[in-house]
Amino acid sequence: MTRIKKKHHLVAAVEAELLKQVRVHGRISRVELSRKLQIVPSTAGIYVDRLLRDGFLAESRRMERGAGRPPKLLELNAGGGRFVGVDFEARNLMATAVDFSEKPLRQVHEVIRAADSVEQILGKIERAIAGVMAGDPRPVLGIGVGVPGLVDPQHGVAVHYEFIKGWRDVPLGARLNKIFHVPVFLENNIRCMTLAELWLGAGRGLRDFVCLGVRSGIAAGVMANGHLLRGCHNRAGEIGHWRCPSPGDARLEQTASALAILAAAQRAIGSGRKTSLPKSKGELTFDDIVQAVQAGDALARSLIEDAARVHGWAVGELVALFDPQKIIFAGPLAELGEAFLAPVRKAAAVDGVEITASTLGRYNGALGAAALALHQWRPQR
Amino acid sequence: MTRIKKKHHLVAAVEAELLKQVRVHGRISRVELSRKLQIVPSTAGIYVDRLLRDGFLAESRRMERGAGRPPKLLELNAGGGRFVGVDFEARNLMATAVDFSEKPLRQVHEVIRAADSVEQILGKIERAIAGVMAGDPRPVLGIGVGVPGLVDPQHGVAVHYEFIKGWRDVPLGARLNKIFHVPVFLENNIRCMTLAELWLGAGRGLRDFVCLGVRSGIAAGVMANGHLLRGCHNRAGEIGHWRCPSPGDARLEQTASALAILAAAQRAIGSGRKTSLPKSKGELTFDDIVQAVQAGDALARSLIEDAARVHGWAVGELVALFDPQKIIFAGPLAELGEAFLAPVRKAAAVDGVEITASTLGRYNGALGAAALALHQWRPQR
DNA sequence: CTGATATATTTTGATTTCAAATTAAACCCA
DNA sequence: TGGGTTTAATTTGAAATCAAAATATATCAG
Repeated sequence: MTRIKKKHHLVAAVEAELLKQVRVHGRISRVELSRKLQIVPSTAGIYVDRLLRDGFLAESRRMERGAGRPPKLLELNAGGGRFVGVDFEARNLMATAVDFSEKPLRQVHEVIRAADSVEQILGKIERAIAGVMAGDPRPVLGIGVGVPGLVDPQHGVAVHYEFIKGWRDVPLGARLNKIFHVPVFLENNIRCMTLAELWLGAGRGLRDFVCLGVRSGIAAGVMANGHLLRGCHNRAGEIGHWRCPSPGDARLEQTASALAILAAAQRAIGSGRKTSLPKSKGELTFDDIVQAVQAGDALARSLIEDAARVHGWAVGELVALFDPQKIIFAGPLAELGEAFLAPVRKAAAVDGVEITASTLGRYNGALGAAALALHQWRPQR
Repeated sequence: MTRIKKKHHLVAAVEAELLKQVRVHGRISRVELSRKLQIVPSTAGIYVDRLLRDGFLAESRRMERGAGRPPKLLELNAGGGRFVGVDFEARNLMATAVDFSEKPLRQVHEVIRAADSVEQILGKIERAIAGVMAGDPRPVLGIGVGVPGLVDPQHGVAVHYEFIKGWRDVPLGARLNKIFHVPVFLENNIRCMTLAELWLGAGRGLRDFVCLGVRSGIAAGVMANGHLLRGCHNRAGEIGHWRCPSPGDARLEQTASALAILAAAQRAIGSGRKTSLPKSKGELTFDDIVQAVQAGDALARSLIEDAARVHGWAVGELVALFDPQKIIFAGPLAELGEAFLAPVRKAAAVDGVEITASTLGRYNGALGAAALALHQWRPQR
């Protein structure tokens, strides 16, 4: 490893933090920045002047109100760079891009089939990134990828994922870097979703919350005291293997994931239960269930309530262990809103904790991955 | 809040960290210290010179080996200060003291009865501290207290504990400070036990481990990425309320705590099962059970194995969630060693995680509390 | 209009920390 | 014995940051 010169390194970190505060707070004065960064105003002034000179910040028109000398407000002038984010799991692949103020720019969706080979999936990743990049002149400064299963972010390797055959030690970081020639950051996808909530979703400003990602599988992303938990092998949050109480001690994932609900729906349809759900076998998607619930279908509602009870149990256990401020559900179940959350709250029976759904939609993970790349970026000169 | 001057504050923090490294590593050179603290050797030299001049460090005789100029090794010369630690819960109160190198100095034990009033318990705490302090001329520089239930370490208040009647908003920190005139630090007792493991027990050098405290209740202390989890209301780790799978969905604490095992033993004795356990009702203690297990008593063994199965389940869930390097059991159950750990390991069915028992004994929590006070201490001048 | 007050920013000099060069104190080997 | 090597510690000058004082630019009260 090359020796990092500490002072330069620290200066770059302070610059990045300063730009982050400008991004989060919009227009902001030097004094306000000095307070946020816990540095003295004169030092903040030195940093701002340098970032101003090098074109990363701009002075906006002053807004005058109240007593005292009006501040010279600062805003981002990041020269139109973009960051691309990808997120995929067993069934779907989503890609998006954000600009320097974390505004989403474009969205691309690809379907992954169970029969796809590793090489085909890599092709879809690359096609999605190219699709997001096309037709926008602003340079791409980084790519973030939310990877399912076990990931090694340090070495940019996707280690293992049980739902894709042959997915083992895929050098995804190196491969994408070779194609697109920008820094590539890998992270487990539930952690990308958690970061999306932290930076632009329901977790903004919170130091303790849990993001429960319910899609093909179930996993938890935990922010504890302002830090994202990874565990000693990057394996933290794998609660899909938790044993549920009561019927048969099944795994949480086998009982209450989107795939499990789909399977239960197909079994119920097969056994002839009355429902508005389409009966053509094998083509049922989770969107059908969402629509049926919203249309008031009794079977769909009862399936969701069964799953919600199980999730309520999991929420209760997580709250007891972490004492978070908030639990945020992400994934297709979250789109059901109160129809899902109300029975979860009832089963969890915890108070002092807000239980909500993500408002970021299905591009949640991709947004988090893009924002991750943005947050890793440092001003270059 | 008084304005803290940042530079002085940082200098004090570096001094404390430097002294900590000397404590952990014994004799150590300036260069080695500069590496551990990630500072440049010249800066380390400045700090060492100041601490040497003010009498907190001393130069030891040089140990010569290998090539190069031999280092001038440094050691602690902390003037014989001591730190007192107390730890109590529903039944027992333990107190101890440590010197600057964290060596335990003396131990005091008091029994708490269910009928004790809050005032009586406070009296026992004060008597235990006085007992530890007596007959040693070295000054006490701080007191740490491991408090059961909900604690507010910031304000030194013991907020609530369900197993002591009337235990609510007890201003323990202020009270002890008034009596003993030294800084007092409060912390939840499972977290004290976890810190004891981190600093002087089975968790030394680890960044991710869980300490499972099984006594009157059950709670988990979690070190994640080198940080101790507290949660947003200091309530993290309360897994005593987790619902166990299988029989009746009982709470973990009601199934597998030391008190629960005692109750189960009494029920079994009452129903006439053959055992070497004493039959006089009400006087059974957990030590009796430990001895019976070691003597090969079948009932005692089966009770422990039942509890171990439940703990194994909890370990499995914790490992899935945190991905730790180690699980450390603390409390009287841990004293059983392999008789307890083997069935736990079998039920947990996890690999890549070490499951061990604390080697610090029953003064674990008191040691952690004392070490906490030591770690909070800063050189005064 | 004028001075008092308030808040933001900049200037000035001291302190801390770094980076790099230098010196110190041992061993090794001819 | 005496230079070469190695590692530790110190010296030196520069960069980063702080603390406090000075300056800038507004509002407000009379």
